[in-house]
Amino acid sequence: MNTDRFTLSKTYQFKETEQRIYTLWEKNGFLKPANDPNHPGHDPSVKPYVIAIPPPNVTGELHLGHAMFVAMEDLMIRHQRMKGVPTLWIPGTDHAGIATQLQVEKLLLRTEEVTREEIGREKFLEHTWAWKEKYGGIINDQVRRLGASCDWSRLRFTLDDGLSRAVREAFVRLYEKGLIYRGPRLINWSPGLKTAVSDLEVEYHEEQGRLYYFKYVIEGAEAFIPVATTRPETILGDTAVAVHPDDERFRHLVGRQALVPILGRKVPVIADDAVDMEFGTGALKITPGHDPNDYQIGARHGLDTISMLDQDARVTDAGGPYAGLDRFEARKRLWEDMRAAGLVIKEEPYTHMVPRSQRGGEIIEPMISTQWFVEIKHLAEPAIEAVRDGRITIVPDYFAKVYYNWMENIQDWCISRQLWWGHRIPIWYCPDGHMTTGRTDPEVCGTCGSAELEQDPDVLDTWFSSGLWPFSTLGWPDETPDLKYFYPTTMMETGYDILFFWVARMIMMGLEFTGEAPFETVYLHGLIRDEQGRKMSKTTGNVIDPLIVMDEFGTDALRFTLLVGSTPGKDMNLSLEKVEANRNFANKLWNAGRFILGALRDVPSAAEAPPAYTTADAWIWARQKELRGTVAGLFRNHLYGEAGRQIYEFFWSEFADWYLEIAKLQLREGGDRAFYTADVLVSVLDTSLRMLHPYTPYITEELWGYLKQAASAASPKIGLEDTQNGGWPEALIVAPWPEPQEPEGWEDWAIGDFKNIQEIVRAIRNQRSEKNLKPSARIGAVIAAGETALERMRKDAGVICALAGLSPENLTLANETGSKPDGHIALVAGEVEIYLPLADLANPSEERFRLKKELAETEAQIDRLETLLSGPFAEKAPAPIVAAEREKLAAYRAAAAKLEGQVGG
RNA sequence: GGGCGGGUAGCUCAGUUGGUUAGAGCGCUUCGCUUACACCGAAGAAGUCAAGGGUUCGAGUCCCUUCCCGCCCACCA
Repeated sequence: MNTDRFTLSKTYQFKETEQRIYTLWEKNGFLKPANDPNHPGHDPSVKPYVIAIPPPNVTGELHLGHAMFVAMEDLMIRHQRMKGVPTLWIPGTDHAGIATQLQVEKLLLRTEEVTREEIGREKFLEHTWAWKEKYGGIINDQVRRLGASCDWSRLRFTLDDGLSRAVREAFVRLYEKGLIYRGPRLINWSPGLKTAVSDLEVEYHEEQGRLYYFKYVIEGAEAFIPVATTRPETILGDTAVAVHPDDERFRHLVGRQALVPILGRKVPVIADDAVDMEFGTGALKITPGHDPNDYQIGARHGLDTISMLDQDARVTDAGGPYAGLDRFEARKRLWEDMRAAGLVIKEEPYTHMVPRSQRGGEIIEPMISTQWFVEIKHLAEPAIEAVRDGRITIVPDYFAKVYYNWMENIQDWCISRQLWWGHRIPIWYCPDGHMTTGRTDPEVCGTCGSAELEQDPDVLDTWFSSGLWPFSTLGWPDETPDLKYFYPTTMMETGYDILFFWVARMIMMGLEFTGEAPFETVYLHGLIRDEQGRKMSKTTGNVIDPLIVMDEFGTDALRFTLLVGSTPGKDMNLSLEKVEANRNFANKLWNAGRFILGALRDVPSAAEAPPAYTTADAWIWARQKELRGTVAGLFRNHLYGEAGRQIYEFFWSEFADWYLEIAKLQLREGGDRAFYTADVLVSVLDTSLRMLHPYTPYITEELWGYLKQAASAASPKIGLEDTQNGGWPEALIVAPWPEPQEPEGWEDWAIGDFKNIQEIVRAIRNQRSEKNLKPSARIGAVIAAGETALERMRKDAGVICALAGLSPENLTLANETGSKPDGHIALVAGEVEIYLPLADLANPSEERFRLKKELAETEAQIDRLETLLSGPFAEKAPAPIVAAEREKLAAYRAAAAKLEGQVGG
């Protein structure tokens, strides 16, 4: 766009920049790990930093959750890369069994008007692979657009051959250890999806339902037991009526037979502690085939189990006259019939928790079904231990409690799904029902030798393969160079909403199969909500599309907003106003850079005298050093948001607002002054860009590229740091990170002196504003102070004049304090008195009042500090803290003395 | 029922191991097109840090109680 390396466009053009910059990174191989174990010269002793990406689903929709983890992980990776650590960020996608299959089914129905059953498994899978090719590619491009510096040469997909082999190996090992079993159990059945789902895939929603009260008539007696239920249709599957053993009302009926309404089937009246005498009628109908609680009671009492619903949630033959009816229809009809038969007592509105499928949304039916399970306790115990003993750290730490809480109460994991899209269960059955497994497909039955084998039609839960992700992506079960060098990974960064689904399972499986914790740190970010804190959802219509945000404000603005607006583990409310504010920051960055580049054009190519820095130079340099230390500390504690805020503040309100303004003066002076000013400008901008790069990679890389060109052209000596480090690096993405620097002793006074200047400037500006003086009006001033303060000020008089709008020729520096010239107003800034010729614009009594008020405030501070310092504080608090307070007191006293003089005189 | 998090300026939030006048963005008021930036600059108003108690020389920060809000887990019909 611009051929002149000193001139930039007026605003940052992110659209034009982003793709070009990404290509630059990728083409130059910056995204690949330095110290690759597959390359010659590899040094295995250097510890790498590795993140396995949370693989997005191939369903093809980028959302803010993706933007969040990409931004956060990219920040971590870029930071480490700049620190010189070999980094690997493995990208990939997840086949997402149910979600993808549903999408493809929908597509087929819409485009070809066929169901998957109609075209058959093989054909359906072809369609699904085609879908994956299309949408998996799209999502990867979007991840790129977010700036993700992943190593795309290591792109993985959960259904790849390699990863499928890992899944096979994992299954077989668990099977051989007896940790995987098959059997009929009560599971969560999704009638819409026609598959079993795990406990985690069931969501409970509070919903308005009804509580139905009815009579369980006792056989051969007038008596009945009143029973309440929320699901009357399950009466058809009842095999007992239960009461509490201590319940006087029903004790005499225990052991009798009750008659199932309408069906007339005889079921026993039993006594069980699980019954709550206070709730409902105090009696419970028992349906072991369709209720988890009843299932256990049934098991205790050896009750029959009746399956009264089939896979479509229609009533089975066990339901007699209701057979074939849908579950809700059956409920209605049965209840009507019971009412007609006089068995209904009443019904009332009742709010309860309804289990719904996380995917399909329809009501889940607990059902008896033959499925595959992982015996999870054996895996859970070591996984709990790994967090407890610190092999894995969870950030923020309170999520460790959540983790323990879940892991300690974990139930066996149902891993089979009645789907087609996924890893097929590697079990083969012979006609006699023997099961054979193996790392390769078996030819004959392992038990009877029969060659007539049929593979289990089901596939594994998607999370089974996701659980292997940190090592399956590196080549496991083979001992590949990648696995050896990059495993265990370093950081697992993801949303807290999949702590159980994914993180816990990776820990369990990692420990089980590799003997090592799959990562050192788990960093959990919060969820992104809308500006009012509501969950984003299509039905609410409050979804913010990251692609649109990036189009409007740029990737960097979005990333910075997500990174700086968030605190580990806490949800954040995103609003476009915030993104806009950060777009403005990007523009600030751009324009500061633009100014500095422009300045470099006219700078003499080398200084003649040794460095002589101004107060402002020393100050910004000292602050820059402080910032390095602060940021390092924050990064160590994973407080990336706060670190970003600090850099933002430094850049905008210190470097841009103050130093740049002063630099204009210093540049105007020309000669060595201009050279050293340019040098500071370049160095501080360089440092700032490096520190911002993990947050806003595009604009910083782009600007830094210009800076490098211009600084190199202006003089090889400009840019202090890299003069020492052997010149400018190839690109910002691989430039060394600004590490903390040792203090050299001058920093404190540099910062102190400049604060004084700021104080004086602010005091004058304040009065100018109060008196409605035009900003362009230059006025004179008398500044009076003690000799030492005055000495310092002589150096910086020019700066004060320029920033406070004083005309230098009418500035008087006096060591005679307390004597206000005629026609002037007085103000006090610390130890300094300032007189401005603004009496004409001021009301004398208001002036007096202002000074009196200031004096009163200062005296209040003096009182406060005197009390503090005369109390136990002086002895008990650490010496440096006390000393600091004493200094403050001295300063207040000095100021008060000046003010008294003014008020009196 | 169990567990977890939060309540800080009009709004949205930050506040790192307790250090002594509490910060930002947006919004608001008043000025200003000063040759990097109006996606800007300067000045300003605005908070009893939910309430009460405690520990401490010192608490927004640690402990207890209470009141609100949110989330997670759990088979109360």
